[in-house]
Amino acid sequence: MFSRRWRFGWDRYSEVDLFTDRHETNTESLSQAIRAAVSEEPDADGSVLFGQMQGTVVGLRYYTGVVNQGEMVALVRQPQNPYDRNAVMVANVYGSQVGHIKRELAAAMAHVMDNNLAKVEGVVHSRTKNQFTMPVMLSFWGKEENKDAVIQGLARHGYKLNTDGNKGAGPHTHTHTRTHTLKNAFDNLFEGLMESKEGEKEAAEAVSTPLLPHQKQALSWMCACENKSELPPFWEKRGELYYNRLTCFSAKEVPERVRGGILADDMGLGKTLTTIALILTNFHKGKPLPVEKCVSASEVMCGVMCVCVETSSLSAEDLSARATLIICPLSVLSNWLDQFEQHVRPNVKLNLYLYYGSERNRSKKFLSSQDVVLTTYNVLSADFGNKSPLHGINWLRVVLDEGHVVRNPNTQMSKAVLDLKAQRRWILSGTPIQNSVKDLWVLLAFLRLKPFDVKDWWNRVIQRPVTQGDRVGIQNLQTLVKCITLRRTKTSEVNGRPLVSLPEKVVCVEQVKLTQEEREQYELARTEGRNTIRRYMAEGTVLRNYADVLAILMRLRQLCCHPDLLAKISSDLAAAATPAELRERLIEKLRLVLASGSDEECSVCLDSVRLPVITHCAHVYCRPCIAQVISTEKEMARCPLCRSEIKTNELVEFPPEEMEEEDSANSQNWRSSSKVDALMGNLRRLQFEDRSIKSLVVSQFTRFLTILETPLREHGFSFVRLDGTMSQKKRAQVIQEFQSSAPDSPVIMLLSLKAGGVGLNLTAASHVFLMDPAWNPAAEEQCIDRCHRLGQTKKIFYVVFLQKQDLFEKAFGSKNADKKTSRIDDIKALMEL
DNA sequence: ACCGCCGGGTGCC
DNA sequence: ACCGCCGGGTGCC
Repeated sequence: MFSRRWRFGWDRYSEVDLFTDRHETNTESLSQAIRAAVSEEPDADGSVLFGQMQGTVVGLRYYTGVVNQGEMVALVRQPQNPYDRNAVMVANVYGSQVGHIKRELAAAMAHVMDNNLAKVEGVVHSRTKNQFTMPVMLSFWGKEENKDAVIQGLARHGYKLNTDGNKGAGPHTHTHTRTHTLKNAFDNLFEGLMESKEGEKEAAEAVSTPLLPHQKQALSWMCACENKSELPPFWEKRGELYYNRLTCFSAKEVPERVRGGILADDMGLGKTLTTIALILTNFHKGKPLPVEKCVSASEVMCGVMCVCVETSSLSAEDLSARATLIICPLSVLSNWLDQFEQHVRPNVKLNLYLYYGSERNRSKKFLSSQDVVLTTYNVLSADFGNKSPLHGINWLRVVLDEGHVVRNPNTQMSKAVLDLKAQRRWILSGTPIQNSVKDLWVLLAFLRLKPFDVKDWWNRVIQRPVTQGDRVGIQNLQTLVKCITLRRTKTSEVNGRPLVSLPEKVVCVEQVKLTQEEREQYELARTEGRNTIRRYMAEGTVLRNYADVLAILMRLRQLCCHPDLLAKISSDLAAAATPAELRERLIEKLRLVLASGSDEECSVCLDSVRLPVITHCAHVYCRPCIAQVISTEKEMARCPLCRSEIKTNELVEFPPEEMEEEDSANSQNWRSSSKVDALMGNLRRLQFEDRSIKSLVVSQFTRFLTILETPLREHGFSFVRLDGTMSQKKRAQVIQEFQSSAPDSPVIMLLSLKAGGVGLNLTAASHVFLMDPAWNPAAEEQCIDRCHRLGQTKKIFYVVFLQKQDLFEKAFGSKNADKKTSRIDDIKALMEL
């Protein structure tokens, strides 16, 4: 996403980092890339235009739906139609039926549509000449391999597709831009959205922290978004009608305004504070939230008085909603609590309820009477479909914190989020687009940005044009995003002044030299791995053996950290003689992938694997995710990564007793490594300079953190540890300890790279030691940002330990435009094949 | 629908 | 006329 390699001056980034090239292509993981290459989703992006033809819509007089000149229409199969099982219904953008496709043509189209050979889209170009029928331009889109079948299928019914040119494709005649132009436009999608014409707004009295100028701007913008009756993007008034210029749809009623948007400020700019200010400042009719106040302590007894209760004559439905629901990742739950505590005046009685834990109060009456209800995505999706009280409440406002965590529309989490009822909707996210323009859909759907909350319209009007490099499509996307987003970065300037002044950040790459012994061990492992991968290459089975390849590369990375990180080397799956042995090996492999503490990603939900299971083809998924895939695909279920057949009863998980192994890294036969020595050298030097300096020590391998505990203890450092296995309560406790400025407070935090997720506030630290490079540059940035953020007063030192491996440097010298094949090429290059 | 199609009325010019 | 032609009734799927 960012050209951060230049920003940090890391051209010499050279550890055994097969994933380095990700820094060039968005933050995409290897598994995602392979998934994309292996299984094209039946989505808009892979589609090509087969051709177009003129069709007829009949029966207009029976329906109320109207269509304008140039308006897009939806074509919907109606297999249950009592008059014709081939019926194809025609509807306008808002879903009102317009008519039917005439019978003979419907018969031809039904064949194509029912067999999923093509998606058919309609545009009505010429104005209706009569009140009974009208022509419609039909475009057939699908996978290349289905093109002939579609053309022939239509021909059998006497219809001919016009396959030359795109004439008459409507407002989206494709003007292809070069790929890199598209990429730039895409990268800049969220840049330059900081101009705020709204001015500044002071927070309500109940907010105790004075807002910085950019926060007042954000507050002003957010209030305006909630209160204004401005038309949503692409709508204009034409006479008596409201007209959408993208879909050419028009309506008599004012289109529903999106009351909310995306606050996409960089992390550290105070999105949480601004949101708290919004909640307290903008209740109904732009008035502050009517909160009760305690009389200040200096006055008599602490009585409770009611400040302002509105009972005006306004329509009741609008005013009935009171509560704001905030949904966040578990990792930032305590941060929200802290921030409410910190930024709301102590004498203000804000009803905040933490909807979390098994004892949570599920009463709708109780919840809707709160000012704020705070919960996590997991709780929300756990409740969803299970008489969820959260889904039965009409919220005044719903806020999705770190909103980018919902990006795959197929997940329960997304469905749960989209099903919430609210008058106002907000998304907070420092990185709204994680991988591709696809990620935006869930967010727009959540905001109810019509008509794009319907996936087909989104695909048709935005996603496909953008994916295909259509300039108009990109412009439309930019306009769309601009209308609903406010984004400032830490480097943004307003009126020539920086938005916030953060202390300087110094990045330092320390190259660690391996000892002779380490180097030999490394070379051995690499030769071995190379042979294995070479065999897969020769067999053409690299993708099928993906888990193995990943494991090989993982081992190399682990060797650079510490030899004891290596899990036992597993042997060939094919060599397994009995089912029991196969199972044993699969468990071993699963352990290898997960036990290192590195976060493996599930290719179905694109999130960290939860309840991991491994398939017989050795790919790891969340059990619920892969179970869903299998149940959807029935008999035909195939592994999303390699397309091998998979069955529910063949999924292997850790046997229960395995769950808590892991205290093997005991201090009895502890040994050091070059990297450990390098770290300890740094820490001891710091301690000598200034005993109050606090440091974060970050690794993606939790076992490495465990190894590091021994020398830290030996040298008398007081430290805490934060990793993914800890309960929320424990995390909050550890963070509080670390942030404390008490003289005996811990000076070091061992932090697992992904454990904290985002949003952690660790400003007590001024030094960050990254023990191994993250595969995801965003994760690395977040890691620095945990301390380089608002509230940091000290200069930040960021040290990355790398092993010098010249051999591998050249593998990543070239930027490969075609990322799908480049992974394989990279593996090849990496292994010198 | 200022169409097509159906079916009844009708029938040299 | 077992036709053609006329003109009224009618009309999505």
